[in-house]
Amino acid sequence: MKITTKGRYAVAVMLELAYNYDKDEFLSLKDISEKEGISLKYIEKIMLDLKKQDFFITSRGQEGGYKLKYSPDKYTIGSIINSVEKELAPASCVKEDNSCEKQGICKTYPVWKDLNDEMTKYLNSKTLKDYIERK
Amino acid sequence: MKITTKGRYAVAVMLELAYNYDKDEFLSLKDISEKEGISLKYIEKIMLDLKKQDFFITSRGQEGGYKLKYSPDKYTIGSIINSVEKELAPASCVKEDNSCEKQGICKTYPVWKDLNDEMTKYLNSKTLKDYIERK
DNA sequence: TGTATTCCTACCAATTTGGTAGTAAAATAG
DNA sequence: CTATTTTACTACCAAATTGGTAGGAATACA
Repeated sequence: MKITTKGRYAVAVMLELAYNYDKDEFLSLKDISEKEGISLKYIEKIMLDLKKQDFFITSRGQEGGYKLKYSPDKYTIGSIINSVEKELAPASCVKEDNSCEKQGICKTYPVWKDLNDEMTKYLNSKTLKDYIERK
Repeated sequence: MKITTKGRYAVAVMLELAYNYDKDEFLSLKDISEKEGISLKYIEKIMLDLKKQDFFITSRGQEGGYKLKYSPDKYTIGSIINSVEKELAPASCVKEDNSCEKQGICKTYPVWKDLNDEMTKYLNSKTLKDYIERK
């Protein structure tokens, strides 16, 4: 029940990009890597997951890098963690139908359902904007 | 960010014991194993973790088994999951001091701190009683 | 005294995590 | 137009965690 380093790094990277949002320039992964002390190669891999979402504008080559496509308040913490981490749901039965043959009779289902609802609600209520302003 | 089967089984077992609380008998792991469709050996292992807490009264031999030591409202879902699963905290920096050299300057800290507070509050507010009554 | 049950230790395969390495493609500065 | 910088992509790998199984000792009771 831990956020893995992948999820943590993903949020860190997104925060860096959020800080840079109003500037008219790309931020390279190399810069982020140095600022955050995360290996460039690992960040690249994380971006691979994040890019599956409609999150960025990118440019290659010199002066290239990443930029947020939308303003920071459009990115929830939940959407970021969800992109790189397996499942937010504490148990698969909460999200997928028929993933468990004891559906309907399972006594623990309400426990996970409640927890999932609570966390989803919370994580989708917080955006990058909340955390760059608090700085 | 998933509850593992260990955590899920732990709650399932605790719920079975909670249902049995008012009866004046022990519930054997074999019975729980059959009811829940979990291997006996794996339940034994889970009980090893749970027993580190002051949760049960046990008896060996025939008619032996487990009984809750306290009434179901005394067991929070959080305390159960915490017993068998690594950490509830989404990042170690939230719980341990000095686990990260960027303490104080880390921009993502508030994200994990908030999330941890929220989940802890929630999971400690729910007890076994809440889920046996809802049945 | 036999049987049912907890208690305990050791082992193991599959999966996930947390990376690294190498290279191709594109964009731009000069 | 060329060298350099940067993203994009694929493949690989070691360590840790997960999700168990196996075997037996201790104990309590019918």
